[in-house]
Amino acid sequence: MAKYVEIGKELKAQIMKGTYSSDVPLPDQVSLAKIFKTSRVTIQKALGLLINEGLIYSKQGSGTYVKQNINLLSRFDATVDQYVGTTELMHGHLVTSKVLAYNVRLPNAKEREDLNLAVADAVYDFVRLRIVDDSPWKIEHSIMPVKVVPGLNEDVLARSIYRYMRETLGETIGAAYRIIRAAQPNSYDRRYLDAVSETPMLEVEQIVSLADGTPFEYSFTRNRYDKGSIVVYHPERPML
Amino acid sequence: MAKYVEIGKELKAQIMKGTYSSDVPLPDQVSLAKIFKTSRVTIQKALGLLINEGLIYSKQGSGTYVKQNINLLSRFDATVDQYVGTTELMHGHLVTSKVLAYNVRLPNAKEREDLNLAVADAVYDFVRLRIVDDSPWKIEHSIMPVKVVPGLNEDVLARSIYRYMRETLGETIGAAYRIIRAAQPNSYDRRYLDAVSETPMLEVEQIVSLADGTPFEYSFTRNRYDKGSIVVYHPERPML
DNA sequence: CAGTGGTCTAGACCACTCA
DNA sequence: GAGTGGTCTAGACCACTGG
Repeated sequence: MAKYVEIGKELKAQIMKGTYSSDVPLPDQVSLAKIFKTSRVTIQKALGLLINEGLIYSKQGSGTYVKQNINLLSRFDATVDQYVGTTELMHGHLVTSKVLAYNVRLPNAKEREDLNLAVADAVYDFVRLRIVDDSPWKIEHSIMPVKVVPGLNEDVLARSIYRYMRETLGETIGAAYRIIRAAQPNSYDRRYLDAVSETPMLEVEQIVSLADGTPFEYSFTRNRYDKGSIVVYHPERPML
Repeated sequence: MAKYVEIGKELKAQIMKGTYSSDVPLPDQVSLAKIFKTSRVTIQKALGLLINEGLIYSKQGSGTYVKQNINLLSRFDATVDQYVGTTELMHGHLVTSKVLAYNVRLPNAKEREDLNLAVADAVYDFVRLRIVDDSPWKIEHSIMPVKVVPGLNEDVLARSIYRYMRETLGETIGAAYRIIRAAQPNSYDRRYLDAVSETPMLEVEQIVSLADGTPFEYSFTRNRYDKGSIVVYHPERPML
C-alpha cells in the first residue's frame, strides 16, 4: 500500500476519533511530514484524499481544518457514492437478491457503444430484486459482457457480483458514470416494489469501468422515492 | 494561473479537437514534460485534472488513453456537476428568473447547523422560478446567510447570484454536498411546473461552501422528471 | 513579519505491461 | 528487457493569512 494512502487512513481515523475540532487546524504540513517521517509532497497527497472525501479543507496562508458537516452523510440512508455493490453497502442489514430474469444474448447498438463491444460479443442481461431485511428495496437491471465477467451464473447473482469480480476474477473496479433521474413507475416497479401511479421512482443509469478503462457494467437501478436517495460530494476543482 | 492548470487546459483542448484517439495513447509523461518544458510531477498533476473529469485514464506500465464515452455527457440535458449557477449552465439558451418569494428572517435550528450560524444571524429565504426560453424549468428554494452574501436584493436574484458573488463580492465557490431524490409534487410544482399527481419530481438538496469552507447556500431545487437529470462522474479513489 | 499552504523542480526507485 | 505510469524525496520559491 502506498505511503500516502496509509497516512490518509491514519489521519481519517484520528479525525473520526475527534482528535481535531473544526476550530483548531491540523498540524501544518511540515510538522506532519516530520511526524510521519516523509516528505511534504506525500503529506499533501494524503491530505488531498481527505479533501476529496469532503472531510477537511485547506486555506492558503492559514491552515488545514476539519469540516463541520461531517454528520451530513450519516443522516441519509442509501449512499451510492462508492463502487461497492449494494450488498456491501448496508452495514448491519441483510441484503438478499431474487433473480427475476437471466439471459445471455447479443448486444444492441447502444450497448455495443457503451460497453465497447464487437457485434459477436455476448452479454448477460439480468434483472434482480434487492431485498433488505425481508423488505423489497430496489430493482437492478444489468448488462455485462461475458468476455469481461466470465462465469457469471445465477448462483453468483444471488450473492455479490462485485465481490466475485474482486475475489475470484481479481479485477479492480475503477470509475463510474451515473445519470440520476426521477421516473414514472413501470410494470416491474408496480409488481415488486409496491408502486402505484402516484409513486415517483428514483432511477440511476450507470456505466462502470475497470481500473484499466474497460467498461463492464451498464445498468439501471430503480427504487421508490421513499426508499433511498443519493449523496454526492463535489470538491472544488480548477475549471478546464 | 498555475502551470499544471494551463497544461490541463491545453491537453483538454487537444483531446476535444480529436488529436488523440482511444487506441493510441497520449505521449508519455517524460515526453510531455519536455514538450511543456516542465517536470514530470507537474505533468502528472495536469493529467490528474483530466482523469478527475473522466476524459482520460492511465494504465500503469502501458500509457494514458482517451476514454471512449466522452459523448455520454452531451446526451443529457441538465448537468449539475459544477458550481456554476444555472444561469450559466444552459449554453445558447436564455435563462430568466421570476422571484416567487423573498424574505429575510432568523434561521431555524437545522439551518443554523448546516450553515454554521449563530442564533442572531439573519438569512435570506427566497424562492425562484427558473425559466428557459419562456418555458418553466425548475424551482429553487434557497437559504443564504446575510453576513456571508450581503446586498442580495431582488434585482440580483433576477440575474445570477453566483456571478454576483464572483464579480461583486470577489468570493470563490468551493465544494458542495448534494442529496438527490425523487419526490411527489407539492403545491408549487403543481402551480408553476404543470405537475399533477402522477408527475414525479427530481429534487436536489444542497449545501454549497466557499473556498475557505464557509457554507453560504442551503437550497432545494426541483424539476419535473422529464425536464432534467443529473450526471455524475466518479473516478477511482483509494478507499480510506 | 512569521507561518502557512500552493506550486514546482530534478532525480530516483519501483510496479507493471507488452513484445 | 525496454518503456510506461506510480510513488517518493529534499529542497526551493511564491501567495496568502493574520497578528
